[in-house]
Amino acid sequence: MRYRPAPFAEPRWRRRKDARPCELLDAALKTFSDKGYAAARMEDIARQAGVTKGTVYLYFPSKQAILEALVETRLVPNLDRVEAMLDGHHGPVAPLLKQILETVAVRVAESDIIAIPKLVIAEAGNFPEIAAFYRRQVIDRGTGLLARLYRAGVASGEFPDIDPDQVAKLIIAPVLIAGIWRVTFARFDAEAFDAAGLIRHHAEILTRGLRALAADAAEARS
Amino acid sequence: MRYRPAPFAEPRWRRRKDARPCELLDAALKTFSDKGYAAARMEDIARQAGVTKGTVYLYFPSKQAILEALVETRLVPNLDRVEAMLDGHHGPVAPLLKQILETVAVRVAESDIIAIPKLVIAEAGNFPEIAAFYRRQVIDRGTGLLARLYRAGVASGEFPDIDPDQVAKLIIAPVLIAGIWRVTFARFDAEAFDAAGLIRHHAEILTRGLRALAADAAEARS
Amino acid sequence: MRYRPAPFAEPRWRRRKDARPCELLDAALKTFSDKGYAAARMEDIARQAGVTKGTVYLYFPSKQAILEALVETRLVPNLDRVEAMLDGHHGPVAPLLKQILETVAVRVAESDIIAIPKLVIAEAGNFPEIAAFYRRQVIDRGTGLLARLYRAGVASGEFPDIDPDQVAKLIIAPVLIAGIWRVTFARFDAEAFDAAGLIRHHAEILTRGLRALAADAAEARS
Amino acid sequence: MRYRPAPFAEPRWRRRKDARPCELLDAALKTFSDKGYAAARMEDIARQAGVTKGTVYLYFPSKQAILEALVETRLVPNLDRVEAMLDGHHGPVAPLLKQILETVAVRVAESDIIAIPKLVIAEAGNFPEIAAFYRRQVIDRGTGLLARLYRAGVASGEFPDIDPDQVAKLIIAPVLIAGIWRVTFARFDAEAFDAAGLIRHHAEILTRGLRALAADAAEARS
DNA sequence: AATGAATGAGTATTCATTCAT
DNA sequence: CATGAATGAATACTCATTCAT
Repeated sequence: MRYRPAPFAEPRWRRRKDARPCELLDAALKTFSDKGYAAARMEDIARQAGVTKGTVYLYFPSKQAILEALVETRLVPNLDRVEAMLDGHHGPVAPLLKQILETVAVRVAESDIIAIPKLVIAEAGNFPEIAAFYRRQVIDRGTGLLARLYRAGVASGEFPDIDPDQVAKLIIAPVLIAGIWRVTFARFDAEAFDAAGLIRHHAEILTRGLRALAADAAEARS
Repeated sequence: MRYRPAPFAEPRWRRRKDARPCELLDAALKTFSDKGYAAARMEDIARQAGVTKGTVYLYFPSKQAILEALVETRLVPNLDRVEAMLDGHHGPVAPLLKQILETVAVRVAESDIIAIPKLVIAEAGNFPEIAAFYRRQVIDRGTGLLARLYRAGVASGEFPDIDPDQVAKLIIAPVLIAGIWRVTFARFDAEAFDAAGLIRHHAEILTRGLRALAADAAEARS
Repeated sequence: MRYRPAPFAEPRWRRRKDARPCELLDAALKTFSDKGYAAARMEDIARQAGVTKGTVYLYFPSKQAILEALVETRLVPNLDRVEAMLDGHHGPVAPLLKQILETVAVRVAESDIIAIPKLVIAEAGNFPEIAAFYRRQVIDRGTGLLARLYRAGVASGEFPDIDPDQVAKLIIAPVLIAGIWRVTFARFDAEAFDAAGLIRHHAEILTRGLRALAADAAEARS
Repeated sequence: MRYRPAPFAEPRWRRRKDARPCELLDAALKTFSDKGYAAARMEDIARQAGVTKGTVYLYFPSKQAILEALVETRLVPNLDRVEAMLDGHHGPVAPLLKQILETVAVRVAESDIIAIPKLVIAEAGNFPEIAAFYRRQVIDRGTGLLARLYRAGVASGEFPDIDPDQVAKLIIAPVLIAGIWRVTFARFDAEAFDAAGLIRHHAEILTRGLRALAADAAEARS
């Protein structure tokens, strides 16, 4: 006899079965992003999604599963898009590299997905499986794509012959830092943080540096 | 896990016997580094230091105070050193920049201090005061030093005229990523991760790119 | 897990379609028998019956009501049968006692109803009303019947003059233990547990002991 | 700053390290006995012992571990005692059997240990390991001892040749039922329940029955 | 100074029950 | 009738912090 909701005019809930998982993931991303993984209570996530605690468990068996689902549904698709860009490309690769960075910059500057790598990094010690999954599905694949791009540039003489996996990390580092900055420290900034501008400068300096090094090397050989 | 702390009024840690606090901080760094802030139990830290839980509280009033002390004692001195390098420098700045990165690279590759920014980043949402403190004492000061260096390069015509604060972030980004990588994902690497090499490549590409852009600009002006 | 129930005011279950309640009770008995009362989820019961959770509530207002209905529908009828046997009996009572034990033995050895007393015993602390109901409807009535039987034996000189209520408990004890054994520990037995055999031995020893004691007493008196 | 107990005159606690586990087990037995395993909250047990929840976990890692410890510390020693009685015995076994039952009767009538088998029986489905442990350490050993006793009686001609394991169960059944009755249904009794008397009658009828059957068999053979 | 027993607030998870469809 | 999405009370267990010794 403990459930006596006041007689509402509106239904207490509506069937949302199909939309729910996605809404919950949005809510979880927002909550994790605000508080970090450990400090995010399931109830916070639920409230953010406009449901109650129990409902979350109808869709995800555990908190960890939510984080896993976030990685899978929010990051992997972005890599699919980058892969498609690579597949369809011909000609000099530096412009493509800039374009990719530009595209990524927009996401990093505006969406919450940057919170996901931040979470995974922070919790890698506690959830080795998630770290391993992220490493495989996101990092290895992402650096693989960038390395492939870079190799094409080396082959065409645009870029110098540096270990592509290391270059891939150098390509992505400022992107991550920009994103982390935005969600972590930008609140203390006097003026709005320009993530996109930062990444554009990065792309400029990087491609120019690579071209210059390639030219140096060509000259040295001749 | 939400322990809202009193604001920074009292000293962040007490010095009793001289060696103890430092040993405890080493232990804490190791423990935080392994498990993250939230998952590191005071008892873990104590055991790592070879004492019992209660003893930790003789030296630090709270878990948060330990993190604060870590920032103060482990990061700030490094900045002092960089500042000294800057103060004593004359002539072209690119070599100094490389030297600084080289120096930092060694620490990042070998010591555990990289865990500190990682912790601060991860916990910024939960401990705004620590984030603010870190922002002020480490980031602002660090980027300030790098910006000062960069401005010298711009003044001498070595570097192009880009916002020095943004360049400072680009200088440091790969360093952070290298460090984070080492303590987070390197365990999954087939071969040993070469943080120092990565940072050396970074220094190379960055300084070459900056020089080239400066030359481009000079040419455009003429 | 504490659902303090309204007292027995309303009917303990409703009859809609005729077959459903019985199927649900079968399913509930099976589920309670496997997991115990507390650990049996309504969903388990529903699934066992091939319906969904909500359906169970169409027939029974609560989990407790299911247990009550089990007691009423599965145990009480057996007592009706025993009563009928007593009503129709003439002559020496020892054979009737054996026959009753034999009849009961078959049920205990084969059906799941033994789970019901087991449940009631286990949950008596939490559901005093069920315990009281069971006590009244099953135990008092059952021991009453056996005591009546025993008194007839005492009157005819077959049995010694012992408190019939105590003898009733002694008659039934091995039956309960056999049943509990079967559903609780028999799974660990190397060879199949012979509940019927145990009860047959019990009947043998008990009736022989009673007869001998009666003879002893008669001899003492003479 | 969350722990500000009012300045007590008395110490908030006293070191009880050695006594605690035993006190906690007493409290747990009482609590389990009142409410059953599932319904007993750790906090109930703690309060019963005069400590708080957390303290219980200093001594037992889980609720299940408490139940295991109860079996080990409260039942096994009783079996040791019975074994000692057997070891030191010579002559006819029927008196020893009566003596053992008498001894056990006292415990069953007065102590709470009967709650332990009741718990194990109720929770066997949920904690197969505990059931298996109990089966091995208590049941198998207990019936083993009784079977050994019975075999001696068969050898000496006191008892008829019935499967000793079955007889062991028949010996013990009324003891268990008496105990279960006392803690489960006796509260509804009009007059005080006489567990010891019940077991004494049981011993009487049982030994008389066995002797009579042995005599019958001897006669049949001759 | 150091210990470690005790505390108790905090949280993930479960599941009986409700009710819109 | 039947479904199953949603609810929210309840509880085992964790761990930062305190403090008698």
